[in-house]
Amino acid sequence: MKVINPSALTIGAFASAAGVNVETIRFYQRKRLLPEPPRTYGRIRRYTHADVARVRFVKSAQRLGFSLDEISGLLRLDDGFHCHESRVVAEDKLEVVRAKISDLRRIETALVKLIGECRANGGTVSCPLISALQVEVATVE
Amino acid sequence: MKVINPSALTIGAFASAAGVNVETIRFYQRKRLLPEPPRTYGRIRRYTHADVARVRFVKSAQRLGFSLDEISGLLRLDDGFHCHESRVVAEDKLEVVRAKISDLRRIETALVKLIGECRANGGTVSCPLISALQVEVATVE
DNA sequence: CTTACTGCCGTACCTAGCTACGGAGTCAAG
DNA sequence: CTTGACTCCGTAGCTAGGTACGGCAGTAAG
Repeated sequence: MKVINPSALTIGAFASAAGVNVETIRFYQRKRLLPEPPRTYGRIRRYTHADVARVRFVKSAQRLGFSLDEISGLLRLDDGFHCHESRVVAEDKLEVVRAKISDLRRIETALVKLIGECRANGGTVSCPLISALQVEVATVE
Repeated sequence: MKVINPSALTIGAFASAAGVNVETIRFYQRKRLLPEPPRTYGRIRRYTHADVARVRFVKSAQRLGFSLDEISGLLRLDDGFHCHESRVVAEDKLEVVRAKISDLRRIETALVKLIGECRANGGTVSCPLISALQVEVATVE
């Protein structure tokens, strides 16, 4: 009578599977990034592996520069809402994602160039990282 | 006798050219992300367009999920230090940058798919965003 | 010279995103 | 049926990254 869900995890096991602190889980619940999970009769929360994936997603998206608010928007897409509004959000996010990719690619190119030059001559080399992202500044002047 | 540098900017003009608050400039100076600029005899700071590019770079890199500490490492690469240590840092950052690109590409693909499905059928669709970043979780189980 | 901006500096304050604390309840092992 | 690890919850505290304040000093225009 104690089994709420097969492969259910307590908050401690869940947090360590997801690679975060227990308090972070409770925090995400308050922020509605994670749903309140079902509980045993003793009021103990039980989590599933889908929850683990969700938290890992949050952490990855943070590393990519998204705020928790933005991530909550992305999660709502994953949860599958009504189509029209989802599409608007998705198109918006797609643009942001593509802009990030293109900035990162320019940084990548600059780094590769620096490493190559370093390999070639052992002196002092500079890496035009800043100018790699200079495109939009062309509007000025 | 007042000209320290051609095209010199006061902190106010500089901040608005770079799209940030004046206080942010002073903050970046304290954090050594920006060098202390030369001053007029009245102790007023004067900035150049290179400084504007530098601040814009900081802001872009933040959007890509780098912390100010990491950005300071990237800026040191741009400044051109001794070769060997730079190369180590650059190789390290290159890996991080490539990992970000590949995560973003997976998100991009998932978003494109969602938008396509939405266009096709007007009902409720879900977007496998979370599973798009699921690769490393395969180690568990 | 005066008036009106700016700039200077130190310090205090703010938001986002956690992280820790403490006292009480739960539960599996022995 | 107790012990020890874990969970519950509310609330307080912490770090990163700014943002605001306020009193004093330069400076440009009239």
